[in-house]
Amino acid sequence: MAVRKISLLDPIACCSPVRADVLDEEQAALLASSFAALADPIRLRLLSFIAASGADEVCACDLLEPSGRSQPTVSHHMKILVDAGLIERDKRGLWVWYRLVPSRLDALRSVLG
Amino acid sequence: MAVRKISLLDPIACCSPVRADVLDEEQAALLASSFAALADPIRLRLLSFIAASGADEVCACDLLEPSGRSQPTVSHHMKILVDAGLIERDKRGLWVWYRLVPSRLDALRSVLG
DNA sequence: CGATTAGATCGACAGATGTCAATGCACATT
DNA sequence: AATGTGCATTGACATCTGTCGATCTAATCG
Repeated sequence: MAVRKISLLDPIACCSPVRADVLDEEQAALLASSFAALADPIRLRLLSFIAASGADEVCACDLLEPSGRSQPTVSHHMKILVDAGLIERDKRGLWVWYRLVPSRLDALRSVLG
Repeated sequence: MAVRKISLLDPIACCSPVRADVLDEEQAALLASSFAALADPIRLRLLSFIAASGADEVCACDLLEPSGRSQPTVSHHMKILVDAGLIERDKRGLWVWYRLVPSRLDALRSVLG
């Protein structure tokens, strides 16, 4: 079994709610990069598309048409979401499957509270 | 009494939770610009500084030193936060006072849920 | 009025970001 | 092995963003 990987961007390991304490520079940088992943309409739509699909996983091939962007562009955005820890990537055969990481959205949400 | 002003950026008038439905392009653009306001470490620190101050309002003059940025830069960031509806601006005499708009943080947070 | 002060705006610049065509790579199928 | 397919990477480009010095504006004070 793989070692649990703690991302540098993990808000769980980062910050108390924004409204409670003054963030230090490191905390602020980590949080800012997380929010930056959400600061693009295409990425928000990709995220919500996966969430609303009903399925646990969504194939990368099914993200092209609804996003209205080229394949390299979608791949680029998905990488940003994966790097932010908001979604997980799983390659099986020729296809790549993505699934949400609900705990990360929860963590970000709690930072806002 | 003033008419209730619905900002174009108001998530309340915008979006159901990201995880529930696929966002249309307009909703995604509005939300993305809101998150973009949070996607900068200086702005997050300014926000949390005001929140953690204990006071209802904070003078702009007190934001310079803790932010470690120049006066034009801080002014620039505060404008972005105000435009995003996260902060309100009130000029009285020579000074400008800022206060949080808690409902906006709540609204953004609910979008993440 | 003139001088002073707090904050906004302007202008310029470097660096980041979104985009796509072209290409590369890993896997599957024949 | 050769071919085909799905996705990532590269390279190039235009645009956006953060930054600060210089300047402008509005309010205050002599």
